Amino acid sequence: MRVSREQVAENRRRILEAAGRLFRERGFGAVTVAEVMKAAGLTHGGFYGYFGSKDELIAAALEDLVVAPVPKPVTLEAYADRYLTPEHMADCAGGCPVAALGTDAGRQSPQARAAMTEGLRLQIARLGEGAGGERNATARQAAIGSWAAMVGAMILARMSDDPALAQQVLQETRAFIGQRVGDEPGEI
Amino acid sequence: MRVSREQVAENRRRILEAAGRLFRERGFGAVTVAEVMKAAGLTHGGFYGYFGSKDELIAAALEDLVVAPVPKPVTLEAYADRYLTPEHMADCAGGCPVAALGTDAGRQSPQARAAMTEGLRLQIARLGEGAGGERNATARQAAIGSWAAMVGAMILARMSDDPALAQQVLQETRAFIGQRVGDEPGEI
DNA sequence: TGTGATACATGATGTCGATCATGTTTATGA
DNA sequence: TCATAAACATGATCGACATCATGTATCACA
Repeated sequence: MRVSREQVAENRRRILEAAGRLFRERGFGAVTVAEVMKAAGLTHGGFYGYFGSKDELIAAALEDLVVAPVPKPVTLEAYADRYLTPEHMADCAGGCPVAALGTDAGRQSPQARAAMTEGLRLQIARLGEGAGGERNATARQAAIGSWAAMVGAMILARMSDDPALAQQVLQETRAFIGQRVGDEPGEI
Repeated sequence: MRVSREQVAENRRRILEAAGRLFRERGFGAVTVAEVMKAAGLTHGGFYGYFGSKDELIAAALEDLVVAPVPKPVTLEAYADRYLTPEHMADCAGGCPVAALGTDAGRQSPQARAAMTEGLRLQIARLGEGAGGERNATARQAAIGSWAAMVGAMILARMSDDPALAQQVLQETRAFIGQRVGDEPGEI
């Protein structure tokens, strides 16, 4: 039952996407290789033709998630507006990988950590551009502080079993971020 | 091999403390009941005399961690000074449970989530007092936003495999918070 | 168009870990 | 002091899951 080259490429993509969603939804440990393959439309046995181990899949899925999230440059504020929403909070499987997996990612393989670190660098650079230009140390500080606040707020909100409290965490954090950076649009 | 009442109480405490440390260090899934019991100085079989299941232990350990972290009221800035340190970053097993387990806690039992929610309320109240009094909506916003930023920064820093970047995340987030919280000591 | 290698399905294997069963010791209340 | 039951150790059990082994169909290149 061999399969064409494009099929192979598409299968690999399917596996990575299924893994990315399942990991974000349930965490690395609670997802089995068989589940990922099933979600990708395959059976468990073929898995090791694509990846050497589950750890390798984790690293590849994180790398995949981390490289292409924001297509266009946006201002920090616009980004925060989209990030700190009830929709994003509800869509764990399709949302920010750090907010979904952050505390676990640091305990994974060096390759997985490297992917997350790369993502962090990219994100700081992107948000820094959106916060008032390049050579500005203040822009970098705003990018880092705001990004930390966004990630933390989403994690706290998702942790809460009280929807009103969760909602409040998102809103107040949004306001907190906008408190002093808000004036420079910094459009690129 | 029966044991005195105080011994029983102390054993329960030992189990909870061992669980709290191990969970924070490795995550819920990577810690076995047998490991917890061994760290508490007991064998695995006795576990079910104390807790009905591993899930129950998780909830109890979180509840235990969340209730008594900050003995005295402190200002928001002083709290951030202690929180955003390399020492705290290195001491995952003894540090903030949200920064260690946040993304996983939302996927645990309702009891576990309830414990974390209680902890969040307590923390907002504590930091709100330390940010300029009670009936002040701005204080609450500062507490929530700063807490989100602290948690997020610690998670990002721990995720990073580059110590310099991690250090920078902590420092810039500290400055970011200082910028928005202002100078009011708000001592209680 | 034949033929070999490849991608996959099916079906083990082996380990690990949660939970249970049983026996032994000894604190506790009468 | 004695009887009882609690607290725990030891040793199953049982399922879940990562990983491997094998067979088969078919793409791809000659």
